[in-house]
Amino acid sequence: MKYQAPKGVSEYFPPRSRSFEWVRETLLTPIKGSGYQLLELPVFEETELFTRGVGASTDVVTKEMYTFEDRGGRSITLRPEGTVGALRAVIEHGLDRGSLPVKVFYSGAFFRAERPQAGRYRQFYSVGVEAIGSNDPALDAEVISIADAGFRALGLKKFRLELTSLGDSQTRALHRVDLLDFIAGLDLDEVTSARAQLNPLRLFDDKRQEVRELMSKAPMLLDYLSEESHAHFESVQSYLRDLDVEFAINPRMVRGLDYYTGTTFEFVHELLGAQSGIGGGGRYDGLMENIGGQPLSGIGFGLGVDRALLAAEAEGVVDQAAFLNDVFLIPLGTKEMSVALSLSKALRAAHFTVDIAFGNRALKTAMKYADKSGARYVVIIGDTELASGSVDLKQMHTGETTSVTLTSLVATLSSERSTW
RNA sequence: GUGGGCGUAGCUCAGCUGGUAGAGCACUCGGUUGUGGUCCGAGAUGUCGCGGGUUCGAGCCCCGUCGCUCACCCCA
Repeated sequence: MKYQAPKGVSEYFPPRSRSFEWVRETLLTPIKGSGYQLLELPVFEETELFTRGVGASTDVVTKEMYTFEDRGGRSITLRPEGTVGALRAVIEHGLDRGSLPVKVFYSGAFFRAERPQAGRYRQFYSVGVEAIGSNDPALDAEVISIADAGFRALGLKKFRLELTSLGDSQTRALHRVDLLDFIAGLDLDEVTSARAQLNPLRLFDDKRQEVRELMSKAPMLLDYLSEESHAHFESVQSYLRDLDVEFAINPRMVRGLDYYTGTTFEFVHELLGAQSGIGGGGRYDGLMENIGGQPLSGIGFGLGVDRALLAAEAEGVVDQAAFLNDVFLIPLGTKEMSVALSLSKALRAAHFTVDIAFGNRALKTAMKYADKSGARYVVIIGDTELASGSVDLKQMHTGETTSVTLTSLVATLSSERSTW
């Protein structure tokens, strides 16, 4: 084989592409039902937007971006996440000059040059929302509940929602002083302490048991929350209870993007292995201003479509029944094919999913094909039927065959449909 | 980026201590003229990831390379 897909990309092809499509649409449904409107954006932006927005010290920016120079000598980067580009578009087109909050959603491919792994791809798919221009804690709760509703609509059960607050800038500044102080007193290896210098919060996320024990006595950010931040966070939790969204406070949660402030959350699936985060997000207070917009607060999330699919498969909840074909047409000759084609057009106009047996194959083979396509009904069009202006309609699961006139076929199937 | 495992027909894999490839599923055709899901028969399919090396001889050994995979790291 000469050509292969680039390393580490996720590709979806039949039959699994149907499942992928189902996952993406299902995650999108509660979003569309909550007043969010589509943002269809470029997959590349000028590099500086990401280094400023995501944060120059993050792993995403320092070692995971696909950056290249275009023909005009501009530095371009394939989007590694969705929020920054979304905000750029909101600012550029003045969407935040109208009524607030601005509520937008996106769906598409994102790129990170990481070593591939289960659930981690160089090109991956996310759907997400951004709600900009309101710091109402009820909005936090609504955003979180939309993500939760998406996962539940898939039928997922083995996941948990982890929640914390990163507070405001004073909160983090005060905490950082004490945390660095604490870390200075620890006996850490070189790599780890270097990581701590860059972002001391990272150490809370270390998977090694010995580091976890060392960090168990570290000062927690939640204990430093300002009065305002604390009240906001309490309020978010209270609203989540009103919405019946279960959550667990995880004060050690760390996110890899610098812009998060205040409410921060992550959905973690239990069956996924190392890459277990199926979605996450949070508030970003300074981000709009940082990339040249008004000083508006905002909150959003990104949900991993690839990982949600993996999770749905792991839980065995992928909806196969939704993939059935309604009608399969089998013409037994070229004249019959003409009839089949016009019949297919009429049936599709009546919103039936219709497939046709092409290639003039044996009836037996065509029947097998129809069976595998999951067709509910097969319509056999042969010369004997056409002579009488009718076709054979076979209901696959009962095996029952009836003769139906060509003119009444659409009506017959339409009335049958109510019994499906 | 670091480390481990793996790479044989479309898929899942078998190939014993090196002697030039197999199974199941899937696919195609058929089991008397136009009917599926079962059964039976027949058939097609591979530069054994790629490139070097060792050897009389390599799918099996060595090196490199590409890819997959798992973990670290990071995150969707």
